[in-house]
Amino acid sequence: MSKKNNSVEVICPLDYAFRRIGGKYKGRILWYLKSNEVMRYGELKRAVTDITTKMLTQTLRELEEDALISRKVYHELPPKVEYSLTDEGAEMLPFIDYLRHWGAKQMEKREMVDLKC
Amino acid sequence: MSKKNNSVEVICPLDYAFRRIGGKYKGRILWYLKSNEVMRYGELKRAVTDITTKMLTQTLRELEEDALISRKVYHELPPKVEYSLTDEGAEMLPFIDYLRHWGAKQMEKREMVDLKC
DNA sequence: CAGTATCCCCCTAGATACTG
DNA sequence: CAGTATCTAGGGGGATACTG
Repeated sequence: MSKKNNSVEVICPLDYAFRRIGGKYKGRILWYLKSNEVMRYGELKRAVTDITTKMLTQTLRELEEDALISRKVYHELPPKVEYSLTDEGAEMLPFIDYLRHWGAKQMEKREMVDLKC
Repeated sequence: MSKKNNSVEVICPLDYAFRRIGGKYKGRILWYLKSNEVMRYGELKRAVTDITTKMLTQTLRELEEDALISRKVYHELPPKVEYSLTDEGAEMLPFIDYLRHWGAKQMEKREMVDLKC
């Protein structure tokens, strides 16, 4: 994130936006959070098929840094952490949703198996 | 493209869509094509700052394969090739635009220099 | 439960040279 | 003008083991 945001020069707003939500799992995470309002770490881990803990943590931190999601820690044992969309994150939903439909249409055209999200 | 589309298994429509328009330059190319209706290869090369011919060609081919742009070749000397949005490509514009605005807002918040697109 | 910490591979993208 | 063809580097992402 620091690299994406600082070291690598940003060309324009569109370029910036794509880098911020362009990770391999970001779209799906935002999407799952939409449907569930609030999700725990383990829940997300199960929802985002095949993601590793490393990538999940890393992606969640980037989304948090960009103020697209918020992270609430309950200091108890066992630990409990809840993730949810911020208002800004919710602003991305129309876009995400449109992409989903576009993707589904494309997959149908190409006769690919649609596993849904 | 063959790899992205075939070898690597697609998880869901959202995942698929992100791979298709998630390249480093795709958003900007679609955006420039919107403003100009039709653009020649060299024009695009100048518009998309710092892109190499290899990446430009590769990206244009992928967009064409996904039916987001069309490519018209004039068989004359010197060669002339024009690129334009398809109807399907044009369908992406509202969302590209949405992303641009979101990106601009974010950049302002972070006091980054906005070079426009 | 919710993460860290390493090690490592591969793929995207960049640099450079060449061509019908 | 509109591309190909190679070669290469960097970093995003994967696998695995460990922890407060």
